[in-house]
Amino acid sequence: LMIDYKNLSSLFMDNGYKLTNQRHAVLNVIAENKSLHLSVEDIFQALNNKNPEIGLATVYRTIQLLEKLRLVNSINLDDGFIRYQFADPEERHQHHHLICEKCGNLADVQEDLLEELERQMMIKMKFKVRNHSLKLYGLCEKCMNNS
Amino acid sequence: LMIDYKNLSSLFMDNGYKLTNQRHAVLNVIAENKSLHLSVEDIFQALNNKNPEIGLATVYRTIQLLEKLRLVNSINLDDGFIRYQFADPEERHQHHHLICEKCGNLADVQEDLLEELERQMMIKMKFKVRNHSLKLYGLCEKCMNNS
DNA sequence: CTACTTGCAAACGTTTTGCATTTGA
DNA sequence: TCAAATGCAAAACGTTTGCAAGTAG
Repeated sequence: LMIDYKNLSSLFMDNGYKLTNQRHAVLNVIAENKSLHLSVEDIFQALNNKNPEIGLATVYRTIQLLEKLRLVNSINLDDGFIRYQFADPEERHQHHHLICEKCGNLADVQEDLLEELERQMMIKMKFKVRNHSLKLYGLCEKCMNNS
Repeated sequence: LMIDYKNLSSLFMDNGYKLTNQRHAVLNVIAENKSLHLSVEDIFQALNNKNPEIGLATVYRTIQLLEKLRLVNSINLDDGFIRYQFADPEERHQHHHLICEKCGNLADVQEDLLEELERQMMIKMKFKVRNHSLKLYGLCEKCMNNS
């Protein structure tokens, strides 16, 4: 986990929330799977091993809280689930996603390539960008070669 | 409507579908509100004036078909509804969206500003982009001045 | 004619909520 | 101590589907 217990506890307390075992366990699952994009059901299943007492509603409520505290980001692939990923507090922007239309593979693009575009939005549209969501649909390397 | 009845009918027939009154009516609502982003419920309500006999399920099925025929684009603002907009067949790419986090206003950006980024994806990630979804969250001009 | 389409209502699956009980600080 | 958090089950919500009846070509 990137954040030690003391700092984590402070983050919750300072915002008027309690750091419960359940919340800590949910965050652990997400932090231990940084490269994955987990649905709430995925997280609930992962918890069932060590913390079978945690209810699904608690996972939903916790995820909402973690997102508010900016500890997780969400991505909606329009397949019926919202997926969650650990948000490194050191990263300034939500990263981009590459979605292969053939095999369904989902890849992250860490580099922020929208800074110039966002500058243009301010000039041309008088719009101040604070966050973004970019999904690129197409063919991954493997599927490009196999077609 | 950008497409005359004959061409529209051909588009449906050539793909093995029939151009029914219901489908024509749904497309008309979307085409007559090019600048808006209509939910299925919005479309259903708009139809109730002139075509009260059209059922909600038909609207859902028609929208799916229109999207398959590339006559409409969808945008998901993660507020529980998928919204639809007429897709000008002459536009090559899905346009971008500016979403004001203060007043909720939704604006379109017609200019495609991702061509260079998509070229970089091919070079750096070996990923061939075929479509994209870009949502920019922030402050519109009005809300920037009022804060 | 007849395969495709429709309208209705019931079903679906994810997410939210009400409420009594538990718990962190 | 006690407001906040939890677990459970029920409800909510947008969307999909089964099926009998209707219709475009």
